[in-house]
Amino acid sequence: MKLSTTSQYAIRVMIFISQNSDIKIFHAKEISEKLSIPYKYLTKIMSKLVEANIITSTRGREGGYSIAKKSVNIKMIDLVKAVDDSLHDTTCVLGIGLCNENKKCALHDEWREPKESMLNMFCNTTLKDVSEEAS
Amino acid sequence: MKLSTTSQYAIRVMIFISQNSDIKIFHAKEISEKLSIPYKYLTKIMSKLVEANIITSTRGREGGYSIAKKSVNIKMIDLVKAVDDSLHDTTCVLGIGLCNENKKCALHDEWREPKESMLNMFCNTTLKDVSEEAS
DNA sequence: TTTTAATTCTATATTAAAGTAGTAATTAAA
DNA sequence: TTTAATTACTACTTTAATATAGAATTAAAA
Repeated sequence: MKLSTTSQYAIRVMIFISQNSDIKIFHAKEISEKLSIPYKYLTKIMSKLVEANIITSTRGREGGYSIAKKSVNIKMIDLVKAVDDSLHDTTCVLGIGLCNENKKCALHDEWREPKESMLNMFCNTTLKDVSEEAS
Repeated sequence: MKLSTTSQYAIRVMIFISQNSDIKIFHAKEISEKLSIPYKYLTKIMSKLVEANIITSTRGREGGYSIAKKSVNIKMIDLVKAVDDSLHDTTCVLGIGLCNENKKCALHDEWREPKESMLNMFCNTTLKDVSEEAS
């Protein structure tokens, strides 16, 4: 019961970028080393974030990645959706295709609250929220 | 963000058995067909439920599986723990090894409520609860 | 006692996610 | 204009979960 590694990486990368707003451009190598994410795996994820207009990239020498919009306008759910949408199949906890209010799986009612709590968290939490917290 | 297929199967099997209390012994073939779970995969899961004392098995002709205790005494969490404990790594949503109250990951506080809601559901819901519900 | 129907054990195959490798394209500095 | 530093693209490899196969074991019925 966890986010995909890909989603976890995407979130960690964006928090890192957001927390270092003094840096204007980030290189894949740098992010990879700082966050211990395999370089080639990271660049694949970055491309997805670029495609989703969360990150802008500059190619060539002196190029790199930078954040495309204010962190207050980036929700956690956006990050997950951009890379693999691993939250999408949280719909039915028993993985039953046809499970909805009319035709409920056995755990449907019990699962409602945890599911909503989880989805609400991802929908209502912004990158700014989590980047500002102390540790 | 979902339970493993193995856990989903285990839960569905136990609900099926619990909801058909008129049947005293279940055969792998029968369960497999009724729930569309691959036969050989199912028998592996059944063995784990047997090992966890949730199911008792009788070998040989006229053998089969039956429930080992009252459904009110079987919690959802027991089923998941018996087969692969895929709930265990719900601990840190960002998959960071060292994440706890003292050394929090960036999403730690936001994740607390969804996580607890989910764990509470699995810990407080019994097989009886979910087997009695209509659909 | 043999046969049959069941679970159990061990090994193998398939699939999807995670991770790696190499080359192409781009761009600024030298 | 060449070189160096960067991202982008395409293909491959590895790993873990899922799924399958076959033989061994068990025990009741015939």
